[in-house]
Amino acid sequence: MHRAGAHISREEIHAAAGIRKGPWQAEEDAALMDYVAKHGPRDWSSIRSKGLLPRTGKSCRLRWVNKLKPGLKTGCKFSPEEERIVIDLQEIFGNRWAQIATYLPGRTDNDVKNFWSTRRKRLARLLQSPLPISRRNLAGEAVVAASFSKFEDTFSAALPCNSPCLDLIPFTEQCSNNQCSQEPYAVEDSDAAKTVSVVIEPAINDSQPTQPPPFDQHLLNLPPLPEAQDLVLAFDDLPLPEFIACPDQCEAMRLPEAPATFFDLDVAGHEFKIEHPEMPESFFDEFPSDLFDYLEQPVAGQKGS
DNA sequence: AAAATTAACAACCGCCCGGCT
DNA sequence: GAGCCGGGCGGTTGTTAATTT
Repeated sequence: MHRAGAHISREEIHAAAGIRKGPWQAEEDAALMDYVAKHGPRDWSSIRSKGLLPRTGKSCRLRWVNKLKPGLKTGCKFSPEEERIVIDLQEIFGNRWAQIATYLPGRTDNDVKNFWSTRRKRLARLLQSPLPISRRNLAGEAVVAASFSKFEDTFSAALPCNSPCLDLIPFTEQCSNNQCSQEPYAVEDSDAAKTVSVVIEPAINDSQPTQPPPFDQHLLNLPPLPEAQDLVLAFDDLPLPEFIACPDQCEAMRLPEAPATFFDLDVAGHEFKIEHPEMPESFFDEFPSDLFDYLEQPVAGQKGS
């Protein structure tokens, strides 16, 4: 038994009340369907009080609304059209998922919410990868590489590459030679604009001719896709800041300051206005959905092709 | 083939609102 | 008007399936 004043968890309360939680069984679904057929989708709490199911009214309602209600599109992904609607309406309504769901027959607020959440995570992962977008010339030399990092407060600018092989190092890693007394990846706040430092290292293996990594080849071989291609090409127009050497004479160099305005372009009639520090939200809102597929496209000649 | 990672889905929780007493 | 209760909603977490390494 519980001591006086001891904490009693919700689980214990539910268990004591005989309330079931977790995944629904087929029999429970059947009982719920039977109840709704007889009484309609209302008075959810009476389902338990009448002893029909050991579930809370909330749980019953949620199960009905999200899984059992007729006409739901269960088991099929959002179509491009549905994705577009969600993106457009999210801009209008914000995170009012129930309202957005009313524009999508067969979709619930939970569906929309899950779709948006997954999309956010996916985009965040994409933007945090050290080399989401890079370009090389036909000789395989890196000509422009652009990388977003933790866009909450940082991003890197386009990098002029005068070496056949330059690697961008993720901000989270340490200076590889461990001789740099300063934090080479430090991100500093300033009133005017965020200051971002990027470390560039020479190629690890200078004796070997550098082969373009598969990722770059896949960018070069991409089929026409206006939105994504225009976005990639936009990196060409970025200002290229001066590099400064590490004061500790290590081989790292710094890219001292990022431009205040990163994007301002029109892509296939879709206006991009991505400005730091407002970049995160606007980028999420405007990020073309098909750009995911573009950037994550399987590399030709690799596994599976 | 196994392990790790990611995406998609399901369900719960806390908060809020409106109706009822 | 205050308190209670049911229902709705958004946020979050847990689970499972699919994919990648």
